[in-house]
Amino acid sequence: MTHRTLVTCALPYANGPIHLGHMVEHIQTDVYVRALRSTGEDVVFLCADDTHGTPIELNAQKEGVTPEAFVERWWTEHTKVFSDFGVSFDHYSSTNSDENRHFAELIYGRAKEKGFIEKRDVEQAFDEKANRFLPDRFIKGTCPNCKTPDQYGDACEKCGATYGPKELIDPKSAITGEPPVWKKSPHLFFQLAKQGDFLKATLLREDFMHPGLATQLQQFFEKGLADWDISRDGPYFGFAIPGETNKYFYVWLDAPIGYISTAEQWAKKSGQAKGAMDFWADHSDARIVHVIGKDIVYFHCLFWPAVLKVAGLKQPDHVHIHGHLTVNGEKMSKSRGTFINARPYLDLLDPNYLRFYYASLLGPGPEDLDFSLTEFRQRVNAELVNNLGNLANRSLSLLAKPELSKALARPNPELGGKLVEDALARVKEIREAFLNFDHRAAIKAVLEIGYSANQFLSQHEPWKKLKTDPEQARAVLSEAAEIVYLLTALLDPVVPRLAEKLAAQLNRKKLTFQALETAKYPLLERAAPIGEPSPLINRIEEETVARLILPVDAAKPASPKKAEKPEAKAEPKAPAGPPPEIEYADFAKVSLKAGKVLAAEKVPKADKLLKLSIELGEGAPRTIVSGIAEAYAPEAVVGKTVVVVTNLKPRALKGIESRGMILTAGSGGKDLVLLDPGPVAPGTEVK
RNA sequence: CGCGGGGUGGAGCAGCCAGGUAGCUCGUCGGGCUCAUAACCCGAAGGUCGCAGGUUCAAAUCCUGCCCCCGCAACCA
Repeated sequence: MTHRTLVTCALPYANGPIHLGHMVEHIQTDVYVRALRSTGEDVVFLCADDTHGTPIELNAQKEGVTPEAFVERWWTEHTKVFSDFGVSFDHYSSTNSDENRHFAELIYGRAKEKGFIEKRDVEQAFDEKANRFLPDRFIKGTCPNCKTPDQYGDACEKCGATYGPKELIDPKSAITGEPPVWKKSPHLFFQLAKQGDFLKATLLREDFMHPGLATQLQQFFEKGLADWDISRDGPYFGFAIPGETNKYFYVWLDAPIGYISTAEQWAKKSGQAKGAMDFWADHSDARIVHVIGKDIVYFHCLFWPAVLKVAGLKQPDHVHIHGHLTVNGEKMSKSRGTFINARPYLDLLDPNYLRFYYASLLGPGPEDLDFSLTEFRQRVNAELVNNLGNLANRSLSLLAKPELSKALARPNPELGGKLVEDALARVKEIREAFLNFDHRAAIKAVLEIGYSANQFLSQHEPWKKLKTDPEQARAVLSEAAEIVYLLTALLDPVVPRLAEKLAAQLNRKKLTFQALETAKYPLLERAAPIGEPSPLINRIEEETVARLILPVDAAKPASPKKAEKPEAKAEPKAPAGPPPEIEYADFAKVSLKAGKVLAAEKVPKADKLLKLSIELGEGAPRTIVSGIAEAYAPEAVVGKTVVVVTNLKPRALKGIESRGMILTAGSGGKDLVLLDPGPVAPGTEVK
């Protein structure tokens, strides 16, 4: 029996919508999986929603629903999006399942039995108002090392110092803003360091992961592997830890275990395996492949193998790491309007476009991948629609003319043998490129086959012979149809629905890499007629793509159904839709005045900040720190009259107290202009 | 010296690991064809491969130094 391959994508967090960044991973993995299946491999493709943790618990609470209901709703939306994109999961589960609880407890139990779990007291911040312990990320304060304000409780991101949240100066709860009190609580630690030698060996293992990134992980050994705190105090949405009171497994412990529990569910559902242990048992000969983004390498390449090893389970054979998505060359950003969710994309555009585009860019390494609107449209139109789609259409539609009546000619090796054999010679290279996640190399080779077939048609001009020598025309077109037929296999991993469509137009079954293993000219059995041809896929219109990215201040919502979508994000950041209406009273709360800039200087060690001294007719000028340094030099703003929000709560920026805010127009950074109220006296009210 | 990625014809990228005629898509110009989704085919122009050294018979590719850009992070109330 052939050995099995288990392929997983990272588990999306059930706290928000799927966006085009997620799709980079899920599409490339699907392409890989489909290529693998096409070779005849027995592949099981699994994924699940990651459902636990504090953010989900708090967001559910905010919406007044149970975490279970909250998570369920995202699951429904996530699965629909993936299925609409043609991602061919064999099973898509959730980490909030009985099976996952079972395996989390099992793995924890084994680790404990073997002495890998240590209990020790941790003094932790406790928010008395919210009546809960605060994760490090939910505490903010001033860095004890460099005095930078507003740092998280685990490390200063300015000076790189690491410390405990207790060392923060003037700490505050991010939930209630209250200063936390310090309480001791026993916590459970997984002793990662005990697995140091094993992990070093794992990182060096042939084909385990990208060697460059493995080298980076070695840094952790130099510092010494810290024990890993796997417990959290309640209230927490997750699994209670057996034998403990009010303790829950940390979400990062049970999330990867979701890979195992999903396999278990799949086995039960499909009957094609006895259980998860067909894959995960230590002696299993299944090949396990995880596909992840470069942000979670640490968890998958250190913690996860260590946990599996201790639990006596099989470790992943290969972790494929990919880069992130940028939009028009920059990181996806909500404020720039370039944060594109998957559902709005689907409302506008065919998923095949995105699948093709991603594949045409994806290289084997962890580089980022750019979604440029013009590149996207041009590339898809030129390569998928014009070259390949049009090739199929021009060949088949001529064959379907009355003169030829859809019948194919007998094979004519003299005529088409070279064309087809040359194309077949490249199949292996294409297959291997797909299997190595070098999808762009695969696409490039497929396109070259497309060019050669278009060239072939130009040379033989079958349309000229249609009337004079229909049999010759039929002969030429039948050879071109061979290439179209070949495309049903070569395009299948990337755009399976289009491959299906081509097959139907040919009135044949799709080819597979397995069938092509031994295939020779002619590929196409010539007796049966072809089916009904039609254009494979339409061009992308410029206006349509433009609608993907909305102007930030778009007055009109693009899709009216947006309202029904649950908006739930970890941070209370800018809402995706247009802002809600407000009462005049709300507006009236804002005090706006004209102010004159008396002095300006750059704030040291800050690229964007200017420290301004502004006259507002209040007797003494105010100090206001503003993020305009990229657009204005200090000397350029001195003497200018600007609009100031005067009753904004003072706030420290880079240690300077800023009392107010300057109004600007533009998207920020260099694209930003100061609002000028005109020649009015400082202190003049602006309404 | 924070971490990471990158500088290749007008734009976007491949080639670099395993040195040896600089390749692809878009764009531009000229031609052909008219079956097809204004598509397809042929040809042309356009590059000191960021800069400076070094190794070598030979460097986009290896080594050293420098410059610049982007992302992360941090400030953009």
